[in-house]
Amino acid sequence: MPSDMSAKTAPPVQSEGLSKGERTRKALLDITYQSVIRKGFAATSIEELVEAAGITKSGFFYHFRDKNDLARALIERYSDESDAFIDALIARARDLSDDPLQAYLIFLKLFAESMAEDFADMPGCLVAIITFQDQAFDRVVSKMNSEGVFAWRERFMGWLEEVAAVYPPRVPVDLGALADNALMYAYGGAMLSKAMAQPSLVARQILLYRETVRMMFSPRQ
Amino acid sequence: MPSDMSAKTAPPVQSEGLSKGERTRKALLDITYQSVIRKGFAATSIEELVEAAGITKSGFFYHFRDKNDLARALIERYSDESDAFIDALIARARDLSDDPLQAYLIFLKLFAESMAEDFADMPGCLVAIITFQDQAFDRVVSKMNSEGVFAWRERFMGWLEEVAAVYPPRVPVDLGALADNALMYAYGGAMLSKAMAQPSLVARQILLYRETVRMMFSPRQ
DNA sequence: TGTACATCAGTGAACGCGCGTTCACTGATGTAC
DNA sequence: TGTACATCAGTGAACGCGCGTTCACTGATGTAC
Repeated sequence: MPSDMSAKTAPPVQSEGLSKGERTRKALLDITYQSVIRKGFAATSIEELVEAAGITKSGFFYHFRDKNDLARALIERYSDESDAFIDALIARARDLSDDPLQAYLIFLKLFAESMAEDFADMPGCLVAIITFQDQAFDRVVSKMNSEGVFAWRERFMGWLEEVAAVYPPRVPVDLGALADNALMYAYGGAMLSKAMAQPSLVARQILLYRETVRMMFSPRQ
Repeated sequence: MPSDMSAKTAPPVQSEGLSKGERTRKALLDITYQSVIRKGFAATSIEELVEAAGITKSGFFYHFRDKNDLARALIERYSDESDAFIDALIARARDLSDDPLQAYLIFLKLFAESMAEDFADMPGCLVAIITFQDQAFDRVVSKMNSEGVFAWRERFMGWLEEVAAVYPPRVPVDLGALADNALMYAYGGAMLSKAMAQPSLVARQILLYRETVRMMFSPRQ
């Protein structure tokens, strides 16, 4: 078994090869993210961002048209990154097994393993925030957010239908609820692990979901 | 089967019998709650609250010492109400069965049924918010919030230990994770049903949790 | 290789607005004698 | 029953501060000839 099998959390975007402006912009987004998941968007002031980034307020407006433009850029980068991260885990799992159920279980295991560290690195963390503050953002931002949720819901739903076709469940299974459930573990897990200050919590929760899926589809023994 | 068996959502606090000042204070808290779960605490201004309540800004400061005092009062009232609500469901479930597993399953069914309406009425909704904005509140408020989470975790844990004593699980079961899981369904469910604008989603999710618990403890058939 | 110009990545000062908070005051209601 | 006083539930005007935003300007770097 190759040692590169274990997946790591979303890699921090490297700043090598970036121009000065790109580095500053990236730093602003990083700082914004950390502040937003702790205080919320409205409570995050441009003033504190630029102070942390070591530039002046006017410098900020060279990079972003206004505060909502910052939110838009934040969500875009964040959702691109976490999509890529999950995509990689899925590809790896599919690669390790042709069987859709086995691949799904492998994916969940990889996902659980990659969640061991900081709640801030968890995909779904920002989505959770924005969901509860959507009135503080403009329409575009809110829409980007919910569309991301639905897109992932569809992907998991498709996968579960594949599983159900190969392993007809013993008892009637609510596939839609099971797909939503995957999202809930991602979003709810990030929240609970922050609330209880226990990063390891998410991993155990995802393994519980994995057990549920296994029990629902595994042939009677 | 008596018709009063079906539990309803947390009843709106009645304003009958309240003095003028108490009614105003209650109205302020109601309006604040609606705004906080939509925009967040920092984005909720005293100005908009008093406009909706039909008083002036100075009137607000007659009722609350400052904005953090409002937050404290909000959480206190909210957590008292939702504790009472869940307590009632638990009492009813225990009343309907002496068996801890059956009572737990009945409780989950009652809980699922009572969640059909508005995400704003879901217990856990405010907790989710505050968790992700704790830096926007003072220490007292943040602490009240996380203590509530841990208290509920203990209660569910105790109940599940009772269940496990009567029904030794077939396979090793992570009781701690199963207790955390109950919280995740409450908090995560509220979030997901808001994100996807589908209030009915929570009920289906809770029933899925119910199925998981049943499968884990039910004797082999 | 040097000069002219363009673009990049900002600076510094100023703006107006809204926010949370304070303070002196007030009409309505309740209570004591 | 009438008067004196206290408490309740606010009003109205003012405050200072911080916030998001604008605008004219600037030094450093890149590019053309």
